Amino acid sequence: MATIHDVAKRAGVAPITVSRVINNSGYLSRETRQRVEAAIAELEYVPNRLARSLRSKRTNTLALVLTDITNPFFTTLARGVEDTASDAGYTVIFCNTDESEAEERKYVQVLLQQQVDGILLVPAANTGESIESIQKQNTPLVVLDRRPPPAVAVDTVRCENEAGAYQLVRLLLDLGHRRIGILSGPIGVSTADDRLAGYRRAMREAGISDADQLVVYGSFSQASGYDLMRDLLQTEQRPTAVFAANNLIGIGALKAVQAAGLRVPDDVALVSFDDLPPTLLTFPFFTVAAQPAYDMGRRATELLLSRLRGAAPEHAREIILPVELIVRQSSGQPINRP
Amino acid sequence: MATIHDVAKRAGVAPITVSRVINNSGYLSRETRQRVEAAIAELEYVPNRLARSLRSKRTNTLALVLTDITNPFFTTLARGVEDTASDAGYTVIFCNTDESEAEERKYVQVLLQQQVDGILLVPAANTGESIESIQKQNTPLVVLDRRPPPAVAVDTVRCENEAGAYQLVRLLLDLGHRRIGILSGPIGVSTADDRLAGYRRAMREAGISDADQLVVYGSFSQASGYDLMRDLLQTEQRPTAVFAANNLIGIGALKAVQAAGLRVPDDVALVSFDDLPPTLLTFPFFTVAAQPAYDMGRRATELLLSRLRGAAPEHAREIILPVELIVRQSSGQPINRP
DNA sequence: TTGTATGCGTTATCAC
DNA sequence: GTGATAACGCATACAA
Repeated sequence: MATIHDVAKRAGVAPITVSRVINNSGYLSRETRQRVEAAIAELEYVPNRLARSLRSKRTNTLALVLTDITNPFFTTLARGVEDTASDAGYTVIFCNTDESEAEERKYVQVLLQQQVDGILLVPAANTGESIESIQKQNTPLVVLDRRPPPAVAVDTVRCENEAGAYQLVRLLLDLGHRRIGILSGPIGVSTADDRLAGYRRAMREAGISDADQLVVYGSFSQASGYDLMRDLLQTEQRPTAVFAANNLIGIGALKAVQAAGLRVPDDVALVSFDDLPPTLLTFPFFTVAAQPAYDMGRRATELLLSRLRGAAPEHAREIILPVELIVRQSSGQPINRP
Repeated sequence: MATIHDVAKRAGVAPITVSRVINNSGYLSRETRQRVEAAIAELEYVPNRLARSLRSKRTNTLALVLTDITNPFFTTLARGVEDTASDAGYTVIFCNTDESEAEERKYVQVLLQQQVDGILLVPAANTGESIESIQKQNTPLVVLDRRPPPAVAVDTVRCENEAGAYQLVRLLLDLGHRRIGILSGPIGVSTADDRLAGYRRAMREAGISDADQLVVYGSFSQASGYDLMRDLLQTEQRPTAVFAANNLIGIGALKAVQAAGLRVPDDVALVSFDDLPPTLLTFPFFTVAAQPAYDMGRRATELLLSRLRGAAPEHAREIILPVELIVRQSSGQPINRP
């Protein structure tokens, strides 16, 4: 309720002097500082950040817009963003789009109105509308985890999705599997597309041309993984191995296998992209291609901060990180080819 | 970049008219409105909410401060808050304190500076410092999930923790257990204290007086549950049943049992407070006392909104919701008393 | 139905 | 070291 004026009056100084105490800027005599600090304490003064930001044109706030904060991959990524931003004195606002581009547009609009200093975006789709809005307002932006539309100039951090998928499928092939299915994510989302491409390349190189019968599409969720796997298990020649395009799909798939009275890996080998929720990780079971989620968040935030400081080059930068193949039990042992 | 002035000039009207179009307030001719809307579109005008809020003294923003957003109980509660607030036109800021009172104080300070219209608080500890700060700034407040310190007048929504714990332990007693342990939460956190009280009452009523040997304290985390259970299993006369004070402790405990080469419920019966993460829920296994998490968030937000509208009574209101006993497998069958 | 004057609480700029 | 002045972009109060 008290304003900077009230504090100034009480301390017998000008408002700007109070401002200097709060922000630790400019020169101040020790005595003045103490008088002001006493007045602040007595009045229980709380600075108004709205006024501060309106005048200074900086909110010291970043936004992270992502598609599913309940996915542990994104939770970890968010922590990487938060830690890095926090060290640099920035607050982070988190927004969850549930893979909906409409939600994404709404959030981006609000964030721009809030005058956030920068945005980290995991795009829900690839129309690039949100990216365009952000760039039109000259708000610094980094695209995270997914490819932006072609010909869009923007800083990017993502992983080798194609190569990671290739390695996983390659592993299954080397174990002797030929009928390998893929539970893919949403068509048009670059991570899903790239992982599918990696699957296809591995299959093609292995001389397997009819693989497309075992390609099914869904969303990046546990429910989708369950449904897709259940259906795949009911096909005439069910696969001996399955690649889940992310961790949640993998968990759903595992449950579908169990619900069908089958076992992983004995009846069906199972591998997935992304490491698992901590609540499941104490059973080291899933063979995965793990993305360095925390590091992705950190690197992306560093790119953004460098732009905010004006320390970034004109051109868009692109960081593509490797994934790590972690072989556990769900991929099983070498099998005898039928 | 464009301001309300630019739009006004372009549309040939006064800034206030543009303001009226944006906020749908006051009377406007259809023609004027259209001219203004055209100008807004042409200039890609984005209203500045900082300026708007500074002037109007409302941010249309609520804050939810909680202790662990990765706990599915709080995730669900947060959704209840978000949905209810969103329907009323409010945005929600989420803050995670990790059970640290220092973090809580920092967040509360920032939120007050941001001029949020109201705060929903799950207090990390019970010193009441944050509550005091918030009330001093006359910011509407609802305390969620946990009891505020005695003699603090504040709206509250929480559950029947004591009664829920009593029922769970009662269930174990009725199944024939006598050596029942409790993996409790942090001392001083009201939910932990109340659940422990429920345990003690049930044991006392059953004429078991030496139960305190089987009371161990930790934090509301999976790691803590694991450690506590591991230690408890190594005691001389290990318990035949255990009550975990929340879901994460329960999961950790289950893993400790398995790691010790034992089984639930055959070797140790296990029950816990709070329902489980969706990723685990498809195995309906845990016997729990489930809190209506979504509803708690909804009810708390309704209390807060009523205060914001000035439609609330002077006195503090208290809503205490029942918990639901869900009996699944982990509590096991009746046993023969040794 | 539309406009003028003013101020929200703070900081940038320049002056002393 | 400290202060006076103006301005950030918008909405309230009142007027026309």
